[in-house]
Amino acid sequence: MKKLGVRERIIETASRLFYFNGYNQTGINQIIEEAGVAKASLYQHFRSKEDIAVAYLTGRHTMWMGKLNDCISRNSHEKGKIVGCFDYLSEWLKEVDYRGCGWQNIITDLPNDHTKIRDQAILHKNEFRNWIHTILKEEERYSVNEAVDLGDEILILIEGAIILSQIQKNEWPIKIAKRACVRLLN
Amino acid sequence: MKKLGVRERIIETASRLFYFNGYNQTGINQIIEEAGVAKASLYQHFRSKEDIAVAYLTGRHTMWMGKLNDCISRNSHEKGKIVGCFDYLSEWLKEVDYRGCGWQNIITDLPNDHTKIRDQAILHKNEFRNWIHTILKEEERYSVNEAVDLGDEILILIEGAIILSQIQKNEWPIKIAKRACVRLLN
Amino acid sequence: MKKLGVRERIIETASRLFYFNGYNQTGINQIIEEAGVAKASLYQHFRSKEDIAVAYLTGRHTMWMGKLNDCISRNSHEKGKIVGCFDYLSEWLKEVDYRGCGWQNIITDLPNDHTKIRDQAILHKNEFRNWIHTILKEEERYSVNEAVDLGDEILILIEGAIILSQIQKNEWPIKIAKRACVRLLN
Amino acid sequence: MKKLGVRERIIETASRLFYFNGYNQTGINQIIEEAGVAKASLYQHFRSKEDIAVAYLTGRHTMWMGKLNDCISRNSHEKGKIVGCFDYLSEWLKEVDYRGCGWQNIITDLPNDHTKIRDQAILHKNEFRNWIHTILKEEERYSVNEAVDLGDEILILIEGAIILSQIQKNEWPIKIAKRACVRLLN
DNA sequence: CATGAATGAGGCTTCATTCAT
DNA sequence: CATGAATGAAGCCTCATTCAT
Repeated sequence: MKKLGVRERIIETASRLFYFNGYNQTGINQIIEEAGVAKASLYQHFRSKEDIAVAYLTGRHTMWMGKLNDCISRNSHEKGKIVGCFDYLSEWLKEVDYRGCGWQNIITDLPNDHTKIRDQAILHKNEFRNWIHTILKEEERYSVNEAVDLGDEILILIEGAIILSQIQKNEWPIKIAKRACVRLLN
Repeated sequence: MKKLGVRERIIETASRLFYFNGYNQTGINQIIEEAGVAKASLYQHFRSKEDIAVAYLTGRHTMWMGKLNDCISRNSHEKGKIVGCFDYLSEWLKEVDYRGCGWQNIITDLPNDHTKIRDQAILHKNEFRNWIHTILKEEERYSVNEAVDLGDEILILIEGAIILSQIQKNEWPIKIAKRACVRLLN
Repeated sequence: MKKLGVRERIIETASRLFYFNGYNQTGINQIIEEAGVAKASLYQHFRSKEDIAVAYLTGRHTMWMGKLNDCISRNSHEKGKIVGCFDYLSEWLKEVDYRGCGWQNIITDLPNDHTKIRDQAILHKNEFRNWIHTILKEEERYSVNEAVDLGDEILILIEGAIILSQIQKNEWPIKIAKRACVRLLN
Repeated sequence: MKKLGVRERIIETASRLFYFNGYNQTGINQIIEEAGVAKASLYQHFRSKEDIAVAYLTGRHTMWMGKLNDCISRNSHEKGKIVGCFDYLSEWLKEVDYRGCGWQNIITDLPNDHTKIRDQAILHKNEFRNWIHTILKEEERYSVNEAVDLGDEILILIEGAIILSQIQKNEWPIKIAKRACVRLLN
């Protein structure tokens, strides 16, 4: 029951290394060694390193959105559930070795031809954006247009809080962003 | 008139390549070839690739802050000069091949031991933050505390607008951030 | 029949170059070129240049001790078989381009962190020392203590004869050492 | 009174580095940095790195022979002054970071065309050999022929003791060589 | 489905030396 | 007599990928 399949072990290992050590900092050899698979087995399952990154990012999307949903369900705020996003960021930051947003990190220093990864980042951000819009639309107090406008502003606050807390290695940008969010929701 | 020194050619070439192609994507060989210098000449002036990046980032800091100052001097806004930051981002984005924030890009996928580069990123963001605070303090309408609080919120909007417009390859996050900024300034 | 494996070709080539040209004088590029293998193939089989040297030294140990045993089996001397060691040195010296003791040569100008090579040299000398002791113990005329005492003295004569004949490029130190050995055996 | 000339600083620094770190392990840049001289100044005084090594070896010869003479003057032994050589080796070994014989060390891993250094090693060993012969000839108990024969045997014991104590990082080979020497002197 | 050997291209860095000032 | 910039060659090592088995 314990033994994962080859593909799963590769994705799990690569995901950990890509996120915590960086995409360029992680070599194929390290992945196969830590995953305990043969090199050609890896290329049996994935055409290239980029394809592994795509699997990493799609898995991370599911995980990240799930945890986010969990978190905003647990927390409530008079200005609306969306404010809970920032509580999630704070929780996440307290994880050992916070390294910011996996999508931001991977696209900022990438070979030009790695278009699949770029597409994944755009996709993730679009889905996250839509998710925010949906949360706000569910609130009774906003019209559809207001939900979109507010949501986009909040998205930017979240992105900025993530990257800045990563650089500064400090929670303050998240707290500030939460405060700004609350003010914008007035 | 034309011939720059070796050091200048190295920095100029490396800066272009680091920003537009990425730090990890740029090799020493490419730098020396495009700069037209010998490999050992490069290492006469710089101890390591990381040191070249530090020179790139300090130069970029001066350039970026200078352009930003220019821009907010030219633009005026009823809510205060600081709003002009977003006009600068828009101008900047229209440059050929906009690649976002040089400091965000370089630290998100970096070997762990490149601490000098990390320090440069932190330094830049701190100086930029202080610059924002100073601009706001110069306005008569805000107390010192208000200037700091507002400034931090605006900083986060700027960071978020930069990374998101880079990912989406679109100006909309900048426009949204500007609107949010104006609302926060009320 | 002819085609050796990559690993064998590397060891064979490196052994020749390390012994006849020197460890520091032999580059990885020269090894791969003369062995006809790709650079990455070399590093598939050996983690580092030092590891190649370890393979060279262990192979040389087997070869050297084997030839030595052969030689003392063929030669006899009234003072004991051990005297044949010096006949072996003389034979060896007449080989084209005698370069002395591979272990002496490699450890005398070595980066400080190449501890594996140092260990190989110590190991070889200890095994050679024990071999000498054993030869002497097999003679009926010496007690165990006498065998050890005599053996250590002979070991020093051998080491001195090797290094001095290498420097002087002349056989005389070997002949002198043989004479001294015979006198000590009285 | 304190400030040495450039040439002296270079020789002093290079001698320390060549002996304790090794010839191949010591770069020109390290020498000029630790000696505090400009690179072109070094090449003003020495045509090449090899020439610096020649100066190192000639200086070391004077120093080494001087210390040896001192030592055997202080020590006396019933079998003759020459036995004091081994006491000198023991003293020398107890110096911090004993690294064996400078001439042995430098010739064992040297580019083939460094003939000047090779010549220095041969010269040193010949002068040392003659010195030993002279010491023995001064004793009344040996004929000239006996002095040469004995001296050559002792030379070999000394060389062997030096290299073996260096490899083993232990004094025992010196003590054994001394004992063998005494026995040969009977 | 799994394996590990083999690879070409390129990674960053250092070498001893010469040159113009 | 001193300086530091400049250099071509070479140093050791790692990359993502493919191949034959």
